[in-house]
Amino acid sequence: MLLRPEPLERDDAIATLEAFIAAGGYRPGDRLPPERELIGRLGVSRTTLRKALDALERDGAIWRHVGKGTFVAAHGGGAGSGGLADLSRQVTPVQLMRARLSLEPAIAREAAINASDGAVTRLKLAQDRCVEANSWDDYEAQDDAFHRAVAEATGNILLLSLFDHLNQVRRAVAWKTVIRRSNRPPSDHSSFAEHGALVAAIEARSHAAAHAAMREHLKSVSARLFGDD
Amino acid sequence: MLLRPEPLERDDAIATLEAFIAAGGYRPGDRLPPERELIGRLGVSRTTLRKALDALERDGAIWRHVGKGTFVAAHGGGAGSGGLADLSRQVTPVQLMRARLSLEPAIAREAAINASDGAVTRLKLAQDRCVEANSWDDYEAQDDAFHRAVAEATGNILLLSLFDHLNQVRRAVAWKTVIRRSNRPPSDHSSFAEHGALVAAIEARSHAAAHAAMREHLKSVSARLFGDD
DNA sequence: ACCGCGAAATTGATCGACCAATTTGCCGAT
DNA sequence: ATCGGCAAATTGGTCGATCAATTTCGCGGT
Repeated sequence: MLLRPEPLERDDAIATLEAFIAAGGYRPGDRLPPERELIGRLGVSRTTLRKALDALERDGAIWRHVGKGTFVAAHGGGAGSGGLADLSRQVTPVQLMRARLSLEPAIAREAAINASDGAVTRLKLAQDRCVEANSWDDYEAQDDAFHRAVAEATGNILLLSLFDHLNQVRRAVAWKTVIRRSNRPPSDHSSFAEHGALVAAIEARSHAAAHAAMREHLKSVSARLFGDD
Repeated sequence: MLLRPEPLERDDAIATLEAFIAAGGYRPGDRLPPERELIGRLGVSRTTLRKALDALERDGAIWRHVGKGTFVAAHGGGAGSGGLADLSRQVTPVQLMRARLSLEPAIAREAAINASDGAVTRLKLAQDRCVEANSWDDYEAQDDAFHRAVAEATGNILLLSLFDHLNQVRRAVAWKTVIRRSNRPPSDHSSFAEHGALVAAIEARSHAAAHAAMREHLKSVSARLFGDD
């Protein structure tokens, strides 16, 4: 009589595949055996193998291309890469601000180069809503929207995606240290003028000015958070 | 903020299913028809339908359980999540290069400021491996590792995470248009000198030079990909 | 009325097969 | 020697089928 072999669980197949890569001494960039050969070596069907490969590709541990094969990604078997929760625990406020200072001025420059008229209009709208905010919480939400509008104005969804990645970490990092003496931003809040300078630079399509304006704005924010520097 | 996937044939099933839910007037908490009934109504196989259901479940749009059925989740749209797969379909090579030019020079500057001695050593090692590559595939993997080593040298895991995010999209997008006249990079390949200049700038802790070196390197890569610009 | 059990319903997982899309490399013609 | 084209290799996607795991529900007995 024919006994069906115990089918490997899907997670088991992923673990088996990872073990195979590790035990096989595959280094980053190396090519894995074809799928139809792996199914023989690992003892699973192609459907199961491909599910495991899909999972590993989502994690960035491997990459594939039709006609070429399956390859081990540059950075290794990769325990938990990209976990957003991990990041927010490990990133310090200083690191976060340095990352913002690295990315956002460059985004502002791209916005100045590529912004459509409609994007500039939306930018002004977001700026107005910042001024009209009637509580610190509301102001933070509107300020968030303003910065995202700048990223949207680049017309580059990859840059927008990078900004969102950064922004999600920013929201998750605990701030605690902000001292607010009034219950809403004063009308001479320096950010208002800085936002205005940034919008003006983008509208004038002056990429250097936009870069500088965003940099100054973030340095101002940094100074408020950490004290003078 | 809805990233809609290009209606490639497989995502067609997802779109069809979403349309069915919307058109059927299903409200949050309602139960969808069984899979074997849906395949008849939507005209797809159960494998394809289940792939679509998997995607919707990952997005949080539906909820399933063995023996009970499939239900519409509480918060309908399932906004956001910014899937990586969607990105690689929508980002053009030009957008990708502009994003690299926005982020990577800033990373190089941070690396020059913050790199430890050990990081510089690892950087030189990665550079050597680029020169020693004996095939274009190997060179690409080593070049990938070199650029990541620069991001690691910043000592800022948030910047590293941003780089990885960008890099994963790069691997999925950049697979065309490259013409190679030899089977391995020639020894006077311009990237070698550019990598050297970058490493020297970082080792000298010269942030302006590192920024410029990375920018020049990427512009050189861009020129090779797209022709002179 | 209550309880228990088993059949039916339903999703979960896997399998093998087929065809499509893409890359690679060989082989023949010029 | 060079170029073109075609066949092989390889991953991508879909299909129908089978079995497993879980829940629901009706039906019969007490």
